[in-house]
Amino acid sequence: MDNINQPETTPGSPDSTEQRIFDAAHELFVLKGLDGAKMQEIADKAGINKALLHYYYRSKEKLYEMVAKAVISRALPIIQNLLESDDPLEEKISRFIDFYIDMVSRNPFVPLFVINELNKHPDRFFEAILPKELPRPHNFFRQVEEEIAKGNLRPVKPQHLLVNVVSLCVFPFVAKPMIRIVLGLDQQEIKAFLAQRKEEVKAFVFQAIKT
Amino acid sequence: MDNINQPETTPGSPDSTEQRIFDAAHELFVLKGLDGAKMQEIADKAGINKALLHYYYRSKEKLYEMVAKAVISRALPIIQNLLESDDPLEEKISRFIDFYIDMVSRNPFVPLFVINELNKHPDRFFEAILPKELPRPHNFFRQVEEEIAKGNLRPVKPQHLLVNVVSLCVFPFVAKPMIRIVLGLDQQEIKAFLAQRKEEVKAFVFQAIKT
DNA sequence: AGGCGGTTTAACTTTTTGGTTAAAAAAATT
DNA sequence: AATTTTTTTAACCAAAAAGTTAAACCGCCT
Repeated sequence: MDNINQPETTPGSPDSTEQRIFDAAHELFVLKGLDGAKMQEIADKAGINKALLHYYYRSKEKLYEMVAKAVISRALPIIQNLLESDDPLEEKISRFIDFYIDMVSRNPFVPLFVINELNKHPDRFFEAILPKELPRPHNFFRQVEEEIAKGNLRPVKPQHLLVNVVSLCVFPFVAKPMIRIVLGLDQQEIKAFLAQRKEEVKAFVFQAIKT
Repeated sequence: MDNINQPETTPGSPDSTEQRIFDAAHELFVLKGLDGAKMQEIADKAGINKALLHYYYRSKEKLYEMVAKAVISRALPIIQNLLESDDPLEEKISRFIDFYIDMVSRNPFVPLFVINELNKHPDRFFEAILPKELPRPHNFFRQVEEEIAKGNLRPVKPQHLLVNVVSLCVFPFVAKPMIRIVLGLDQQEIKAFLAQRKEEVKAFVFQAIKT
């Protein structure tokens, strides 16, 4: 095992069995959750025997835990950086929206996974999965308040602004099938619709907060 | 059985065994999903023997299907009414936000249930659960376009406006535990925070769409 | 070549879980 | 009161799923 300079959550060399198992588990757990994904299924997808799962990862729980950790610890630092950079506020919000929508449209099941995990097993989540270092939106909040003081921004509670932006970015991708039904869109149309979200969200947010 | 004037999805008299089973199943399925909820668990919560579940509802699938139908058919007509009423647009949006946030804060797990169901078992959902009549936001869209034509509204795509409003209403409740962590709020504070959402969303949306 | 550690497999065991059955208890009907 | 019907239970069954084991395999070292 030569994973000396890799985080424990991304095990083994790039195409090792260990890694293949992890990737298969990652895909299936994110897609179906802990109960929905079956060990046999994971083994099949990884192209190996079921016993190997237990050889490399002691139990289903353990494997799940590592996957969950990897998912979380991949997303958090980027968010942290975006929020705490020293870019001017408007640019920061714009970048944040771009990044978030890019991420969510590439991995539409990840936010759902995190939300489910957090709602349904909060105990495990806090104890085993969340890292000590959490995004601190402190700098972002300060910036918002400064701009308000300068009169460049309508007085909005910075916490609500952050929640609003994230809501507008994430929810439409999570609720994609529902939107398809209600708006009566086909595969192509919903894709086009979601592709417009970056510009739409930016326009909506900037209009909402400008003085 | 005297459920002559009740929908088939709400069976039996108010405190019958049948109803108690249904209520228990409702709670657990909404909370944990099809795979997560176990028949024994449902029986325990209903205070009866496991065999009774199969006596009243043939199988887990059937029971789940009825619960899902009940959840859906409770919410859809109200949304339909809100969207298609002839209230003036601003009032309609305001009512919509009030209702949606009320509903979601009373049943925070319902939207998550619907979203999961729709993402993970779309086939079953379309065939067995969704009613024929779906909310048609047609009237709402027309109103938006009229107001834009009259110059009362910034030109926004009505579909995006609808999605934005729903996102702002639903997402914060679904993502409540995540918000708690990131904003560092305790039980009381997050409750207060979410209670502000109605006014916050209205202010945000109206500012975003006004000319 | 022969042994050694890590890797992989097939076959097995145990636990969980959905579902069944036959009979007892309770309620309704006569 | 007797009987029929509905409700409820305990015990059981079969399938699925997690987890285990012992033996085979494979690359490497000397």
